[in-house]
Amino acid sequence: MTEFEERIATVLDELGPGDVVTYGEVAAEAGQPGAARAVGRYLRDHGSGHPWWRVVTVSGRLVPHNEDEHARRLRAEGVQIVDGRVRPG
DNA sequence: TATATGACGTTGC
DNA sequence: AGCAACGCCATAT
Repeated sequence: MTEFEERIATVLDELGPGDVVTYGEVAAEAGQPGAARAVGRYLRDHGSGHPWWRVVTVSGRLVPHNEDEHARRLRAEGVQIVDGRVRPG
């Protein structure tokens, strides 16, 4: 567990219901702007146990692996989903 | 050390 | 708005 990973977990924990952030945002908050891929890698490996569904791509695109499940979790928190993408607001 | 891959982001068209 | 190419960080072989 590196500091970067701990930061990611902390940032995810800082998120609340209805709040959505992008991988880049999480990476930047974690102290590594541009390490969006590292964030995705982390969620893919340690995503379990953290609100990974509140993380989307910069285009509002949901994860291509669980986009259905992802969309439901967001809608369950009041986030509007359109065509598998977070509604631009 | 180098090559290949991935829950990404930005730039150019 | 959508597609393609390159760049970034970290891991696996």
